Amino acid sequence: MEHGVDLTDADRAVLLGLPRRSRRVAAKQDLIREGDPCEAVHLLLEGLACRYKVLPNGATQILALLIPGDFCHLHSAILDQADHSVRTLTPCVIVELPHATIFSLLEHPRIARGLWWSSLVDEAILREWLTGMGQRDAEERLAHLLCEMLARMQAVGLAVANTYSFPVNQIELGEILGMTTVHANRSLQQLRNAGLVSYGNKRVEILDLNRLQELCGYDAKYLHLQRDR
Amino acid sequence: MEHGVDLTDADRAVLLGLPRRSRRVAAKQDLIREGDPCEAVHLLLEGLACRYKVLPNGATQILALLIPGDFCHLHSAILDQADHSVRTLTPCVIVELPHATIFSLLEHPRIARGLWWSSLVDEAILREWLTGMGQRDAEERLAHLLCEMLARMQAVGLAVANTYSFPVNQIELGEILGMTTVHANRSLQQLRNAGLVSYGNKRVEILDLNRLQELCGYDAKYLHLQRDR
DNA sequence: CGAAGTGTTGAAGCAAATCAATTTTCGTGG
DNA sequence: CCACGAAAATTGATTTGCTTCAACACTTCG
Repeated sequence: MEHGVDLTDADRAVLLGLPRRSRRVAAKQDLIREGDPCEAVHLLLEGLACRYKVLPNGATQILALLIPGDFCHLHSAILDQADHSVRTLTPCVIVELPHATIFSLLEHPRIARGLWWSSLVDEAILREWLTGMGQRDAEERLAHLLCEMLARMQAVGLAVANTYSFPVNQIELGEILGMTTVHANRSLQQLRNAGLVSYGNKRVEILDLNRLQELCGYDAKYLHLQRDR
Repeated sequence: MEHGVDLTDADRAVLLGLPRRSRRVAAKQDLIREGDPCEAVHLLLEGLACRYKVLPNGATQILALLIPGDFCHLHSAILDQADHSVRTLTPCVIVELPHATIFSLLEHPRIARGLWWSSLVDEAILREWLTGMGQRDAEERLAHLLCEMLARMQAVGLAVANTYSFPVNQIELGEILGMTTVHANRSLQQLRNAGLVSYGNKRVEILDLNRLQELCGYDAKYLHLQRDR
């Protein structure tokens, strides 16, 4: 949150003082299912999760990747029912915050601003994904995703030297990128053969960030991680 | 906003009492350009506008259609610079609200909730578009768009008997749906030939809503227009 | 050690892109 | 009111990026 707004020590104290009943969840478990009535807000502390939708024909689209520090379902404070599902991709640790807690946080102007910022950044990422899905080809989309995840992992201190943990199998990779597993595999090989990335053992290493960014026209501004004011 | 939250007469009075300097803007004009520093929030009163991004290679993706009652750039109150552009598709009437006005509205809990609701619905629509772009074919995407616009136009009283104004040319239609103009044209003809829609003179008429919805697996829940609590 | 999940490869088919031409519609001025 | 030019819509022929289907190899783990 501090990437988006300036918090005071008092604000930090409020956040750190929240009652925290953290919970472990196994991999591949739904945290929220589309259509569920909205109950608590979840905050991801450890692990990797995703938002997704399943169409009547069974086709699955992953809509967002959630990394530590992300809210899983801030929407639930306002909307009546979930319009998409959320599931863990790896074992995760999450905190559940009752709606009353969220509304009490809104009393603190800078924290309220931070929550709003977080929701707007989610939206900005969604716009970037939509742009890619409409206008970028398979290789560019994959390259863009790997650049984005590097930036986001760096922002929360989970990337070292252009390397980060990315425990996503190729089925899921296809569901993220809107393509088949087979084609995700082939796109990955293109990037590997070009010497741009190495991806094995659930870890991504970006070997040539400049060329990778150039390949997909990456510009990190949409992540709004620099605070200019 | 009243589709999402219950406002009191006092809330309505606050909103109606805002200083309103409305402004006319011609068609095909940028209201906000990507990279602009964020200044005021715009509210669309009349006409049709869109959010869009342009990639380095010139490819354009339209990210959202804005109809009367929509905010053009609520983000600007929090984010430092615009990560996408907004332009009018037809002549429009807009109101500019200074950030100070927005922040003063946040003092009113139900209005604050309404602004938040509005932003979350934008996000929900974005998720639905992303799902379609990844998983639906051209004909289904077009059908889904026409269903969505019918529901949204009805919600603001701008649709009569399954007919609404939709002054979008086929170049723009392609930019919305992430396909070429030629293919947008052919997809439209499929729907016309199936007797599902009529689309001419900048107006859409849904001839068989049930079959059209069935074709694309449409489910309006994501628009969150029913208030259940 | 075997079974299930995951990753990789090949061949064939198809939806959508591309390229290019033609027709229709529409706004504008004579 | 018609003539004209530009914009928009439509059509056809060809190419291509991605899907589909199927087989096979590798890894992981109970």
